Amino acid sequence: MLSKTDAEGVRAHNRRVVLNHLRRTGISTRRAISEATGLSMSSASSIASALVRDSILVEMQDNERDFRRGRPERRLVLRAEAARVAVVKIAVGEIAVRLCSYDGQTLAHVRREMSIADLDADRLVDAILELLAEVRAMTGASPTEGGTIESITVAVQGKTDPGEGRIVWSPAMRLRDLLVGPPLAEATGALVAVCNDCSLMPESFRWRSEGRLQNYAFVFIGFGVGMGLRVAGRNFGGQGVSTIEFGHINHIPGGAACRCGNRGCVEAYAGDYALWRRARGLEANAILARRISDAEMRQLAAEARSSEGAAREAFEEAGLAIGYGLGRIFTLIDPLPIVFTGSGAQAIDLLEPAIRRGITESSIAGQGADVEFSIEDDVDALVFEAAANHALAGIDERFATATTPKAEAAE
Amino acid sequence: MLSKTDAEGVRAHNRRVVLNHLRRTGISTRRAISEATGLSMSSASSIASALVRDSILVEMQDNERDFRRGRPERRLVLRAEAARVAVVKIAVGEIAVRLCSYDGQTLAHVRREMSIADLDADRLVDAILELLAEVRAMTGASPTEGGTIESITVAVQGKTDPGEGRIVWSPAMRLRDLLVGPPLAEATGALVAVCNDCSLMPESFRWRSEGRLQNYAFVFIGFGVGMGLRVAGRNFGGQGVSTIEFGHINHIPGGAACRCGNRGCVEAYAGDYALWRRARGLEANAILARRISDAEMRQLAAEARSSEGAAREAFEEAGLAIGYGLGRIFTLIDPLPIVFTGSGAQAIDLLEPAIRRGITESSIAGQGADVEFSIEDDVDALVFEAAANHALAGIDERFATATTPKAEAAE
DNA sequence: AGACTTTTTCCGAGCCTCGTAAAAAATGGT
DNA sequence: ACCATTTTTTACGAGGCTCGGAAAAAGTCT
Repeated sequence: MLSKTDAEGVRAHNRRVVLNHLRRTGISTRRAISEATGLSMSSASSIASALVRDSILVEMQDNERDFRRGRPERRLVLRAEAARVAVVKIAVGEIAVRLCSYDGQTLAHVRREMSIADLDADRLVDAILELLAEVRAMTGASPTEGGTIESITVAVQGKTDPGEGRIVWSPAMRLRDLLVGPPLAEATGALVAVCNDCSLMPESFRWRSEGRLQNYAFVFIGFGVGMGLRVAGRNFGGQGVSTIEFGHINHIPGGAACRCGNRGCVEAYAGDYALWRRARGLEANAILARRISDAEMRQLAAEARSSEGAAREAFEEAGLAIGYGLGRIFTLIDPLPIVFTGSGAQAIDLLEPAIRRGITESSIAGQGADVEFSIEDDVDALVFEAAANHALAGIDERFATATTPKAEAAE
Repeated sequence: MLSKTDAEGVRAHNRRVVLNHLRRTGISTRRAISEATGLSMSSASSIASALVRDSILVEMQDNERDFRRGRPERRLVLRAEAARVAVVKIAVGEIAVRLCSYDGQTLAHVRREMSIADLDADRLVDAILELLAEVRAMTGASPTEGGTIESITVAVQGKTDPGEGRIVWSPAMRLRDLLVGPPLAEATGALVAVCNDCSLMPESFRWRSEGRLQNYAFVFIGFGVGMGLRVAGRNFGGQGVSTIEFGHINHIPGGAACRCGNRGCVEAYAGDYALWRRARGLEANAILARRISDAEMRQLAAEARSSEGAAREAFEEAGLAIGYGLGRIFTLIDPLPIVFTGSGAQAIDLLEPAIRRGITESSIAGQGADVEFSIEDDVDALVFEAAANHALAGIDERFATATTPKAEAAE
């Protein structure tokens, strides 16, 4: 059911537009805002000034400006101190926390290797709170006051329920259905989102692309196989749709055993443990308990590159599984460019031919077999940036809608 | 990139909201509009009166009203004559056209069996124009003037490009890439949409559900296997994403031959020709040229119900293919209730156990195996209603945005 | 016929955007 | 030093939209 709007809604929307523009450009001026957004000079100026008055933007003290003729422009930027957001990244055997200012700068970062496998929801929340306190202290804020965090995005391996703020299942924890969102929100007063790490990835491009790249997918190949999808300019998954589990799309009915308990998932061919299993001649229904190290994976790739044999076949089967998975998706959604990341992306040279062959064999008329592939090396950086963007977008939305009434503004 | 809005945008949006409400309720009043939309009495009344003035709504002459106390309400309805929309349905060996009034009533309907397999784009457009003229004549409009059609939605079996107005591929036509949208738009002056029939199906619920059913899927089982998906209250496919081809999602790599040229598609197990092929013991890579009649399918189902054997196995394999297809989708999108339609839906009793088993085996933790199934018997009625709703929504949008400036309205 | 009830219209206030005019703040030239 | 020029920003009035409350309209009930 559609709902009505009014003048207040117009203001809120146009504030959103202005904030969005500033996220993209970093530094702007009232005139530039007007030109970029299509708002009239008066409106752009009025909104910008209101945002400055609300301490969301600041006018830079221009020490170094270009000495052009005419009244110099007042350059505007997002005010770093306007809000603080945090990213919490939960993976097997570690929790990492990053604190960012409103303008997106990293203020502090802590990574702690710890055994979190047996934690229940309360303990996990306690551990996160401890790291949050630590990271806050690093910025000089006293433990009790100053520098409150207004938005937290938790990026976690595994399946989450973003609506409820719940970790449904994660390889990092033994227990299931851990409700972490609400308690975290209560303890900190922040608005909290609990998301799968891979499905966040497209957020890393949120303000980067110039609107060109409306559709693209991230594919993570590593311990598991994950995906983040952006279709028609909006993230696929989040509210309404929970995590997309690319790694657990069935590839071959009754096929190789997967960690998830099913048989024949993409991950059961393309996950690092699956590659190892296949290359070392282990049984296809053996589940490896231990993690394969990056060094071991590099070793495997080297073997496959140097000579024919099980290792090379393993990469070929993995590529085929990924290709079929992509082909199946391209049959639902139009083909889109793909960014590969994770340890498996280092072996893209071994995978690519099979991936493209898989797409050819599984999509109508082989369309999508020629989509653009690219590589993002640093998964961690990607997830942190993506999650930070997500958290910042939440604050932007709050700032856009919280319009200061004129009466109060007058004083 | 977000774009600005202004007062005009507010008006347009609120007109949209009012029209949407009238679509849902059929008959309403100014007061009821205010209550349902949240608009103030003044605004609701102002918008309603403007819509009446613009000849989009009419006040009913109340011959039979309930004799309550107080000033009687003026009941408002969509004005049937405000616009006319047409639906063109293209299937193997036939074209059907339906003309509807702005309030959604069917004015005329023509179905013509004809050999369209060898038509090129121009001939196809000519054939459509002829039928449109015929259907218009049936309503008493002269061939040249009166009763112009303002929106046409073409529902076609096969793959379309809704953005370009192109039929990419259809089982009804031998040629590919038929550009029909633009020439049809030029000849009629209408806004034209070219859509896959199955992907339109969710539009049939557009104004029906009370917002409850945000997510659901239609699965068509017949000559081919198709799907229409509604996720988070919006149709999946349309702009940005073209047709979703559920029938051609790969089920088994290297499996049975499909009409599309690939191997192992869902349709190659669940399409009527595939069922026939399997039940009659034909080779799995044989492609049947002829169509299987509904009577033959009923016969096949009867065989499967009465005794074990190839027919029963065929339905079981078909169900499994559909179930795996659904399970694969449920791994991307949360499980959602499913409406089955098409001749295959008549045999849902034979398919259902295998479908649910397929979902169990292919989705994580078997989730979605318990989604609600329902049946829609009359596929044709479904597609016509859906396409008409689609066309009407286009008119609504035009009426919402084409605000009459106050100055002109004054006269 | 007058009281009562319910729906609809009318009118002024408050926002918001827009276009234009005025103000502000610099540089350049004489 | 001073004034013209240039460019950015603010100020102001007009117009559109929604809102709330008052007034009008159009019936029924007694």
